[in-house]
Amino acid sequence: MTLRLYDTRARAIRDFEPLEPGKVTMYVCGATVQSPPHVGHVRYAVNFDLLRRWLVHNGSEVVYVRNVTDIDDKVLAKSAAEQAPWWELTYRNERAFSEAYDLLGCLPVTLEPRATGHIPEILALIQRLVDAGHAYASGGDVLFDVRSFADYGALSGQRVDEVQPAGDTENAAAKRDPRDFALWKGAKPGEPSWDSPWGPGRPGWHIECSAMSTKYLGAAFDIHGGGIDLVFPHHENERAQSQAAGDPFARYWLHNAWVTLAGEKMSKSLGNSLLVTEVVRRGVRPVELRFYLVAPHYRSMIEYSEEALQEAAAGYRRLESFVEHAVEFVGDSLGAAPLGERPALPEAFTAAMNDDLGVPQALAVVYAAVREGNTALAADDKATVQAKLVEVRSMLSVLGLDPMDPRWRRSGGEDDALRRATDSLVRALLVQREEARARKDWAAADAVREQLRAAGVEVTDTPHGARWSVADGAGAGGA
RNA sequence: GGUGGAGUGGCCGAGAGGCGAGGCAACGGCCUGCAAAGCCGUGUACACGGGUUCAAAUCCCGUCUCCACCUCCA
Repeated sequence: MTLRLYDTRARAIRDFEPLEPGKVTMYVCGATVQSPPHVGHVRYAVNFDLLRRWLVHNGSEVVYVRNVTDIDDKVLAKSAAEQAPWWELTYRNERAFSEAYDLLGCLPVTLEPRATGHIPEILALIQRLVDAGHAYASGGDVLFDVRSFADYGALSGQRVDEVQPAGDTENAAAKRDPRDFALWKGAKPGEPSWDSPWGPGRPGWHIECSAMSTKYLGAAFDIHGGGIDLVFPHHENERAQSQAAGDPFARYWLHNAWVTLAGEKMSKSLGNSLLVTEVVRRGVRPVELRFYLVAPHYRSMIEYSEEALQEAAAGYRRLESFVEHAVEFVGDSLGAAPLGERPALPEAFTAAMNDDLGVPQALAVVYAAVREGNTALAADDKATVQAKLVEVRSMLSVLGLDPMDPRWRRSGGEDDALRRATDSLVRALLVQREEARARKDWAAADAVREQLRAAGVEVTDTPHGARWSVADGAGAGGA
């Protein structure tokens, strides 16, 4: 069974066949680093991380390039407002994005090229377009001639005549067609600029992606991704530039839906409450946030709410607690086997994932396995627990959600000495409680439990004796 | 005006002609000293009005509502 993906260009789900079998080249439009990331900003990173993991799981080598747009009008405006150099602003925010990606378990990409590091490539591409008659210099800018490219609008389904005029340059009068857009923007006084055959200036928004994607992935590459909002104009224009210059360009176009807030898109002006760092500070664990963003289908809009986030977190904890209990019972059998060397996944899970990354159905398979595992756990059926544990962890691992991943582990790991000391103290109290229970002195037994609870330690009885854990919430905040 | 979506049980969220995805919450039961967890059970949901069909949440027609994009956007 092969992977099928929804291709925006085709407006249909297509069988995915990379140009070169066993190798997938993927370019995703990353952030314009003008502010730190909010929950909406990171959805695309989580979604494409998922795609990448799935491709790798299926044995492909993945070359994943994600750009950083570090120069544009907004960057310059913010830089002026903050009275900070544009390069300080962009690098600061770039770091914030990187930290957020990492926090949410997005594996490092192959390369993150920056627009300002690729001026020569950009100028070369513009030159090709000018030479080919698809671009013209006018009033300090270089503009793409929309009318010269017959297929313009094919990606987004727009007809040129219906498209509203581009507003990305002040010298509209110099345009052959109001829809022509800037490849190169002539410098205005005080703006950072680079020399070019058409005078000093800076790249237009779209040209960097055309230049950088083909530089690293080749004139033709497999997947081009980004948020749904980028379909028009950004990706339409990228495609026009590259194909007009003679590059076959992207073969599959993938777009993820937005995270909205009360029906409104989460704009950058909404303030700080939904910054990734803020949500985590409020006590949502990063893995729970990842689960929240991964669980709905990537092309479905997520309407953000605290309640929905808490529900998702509760759902994740159910998976996690099975895994923890099972590991206590049968041991950590999966070990640290890398992706790809994991046992075969249940067929229904694979089928769901292959169907345009059907995570919701895939999770239903996970929950079914957890239920069977819990039943086996209650029956002391070691073999079944073992089997289900491996299944569940394998599936969650592909989704980047394995509770035993050191990145996500609730207990153990980070401070073993401290944990051993705590464990020793808690166990001493639990022995007292056991003694009280043995003589049916429930008041004394409950007093011990209450004492531990007051210290943030939750005690639960199991057929194999009491177990303890640090209560949810304790130790999650801070930062 | 153009383009693309959406409306599913208390909530979240899949599905896309027949067989009640799944999760969260709730209620009942089992288990348990109690609690927690777990397991079992309980919901006859598909915006509205027509139509096609043996059969419609799913297809067709109409209506209503909502959202996104149309040069700041992930």
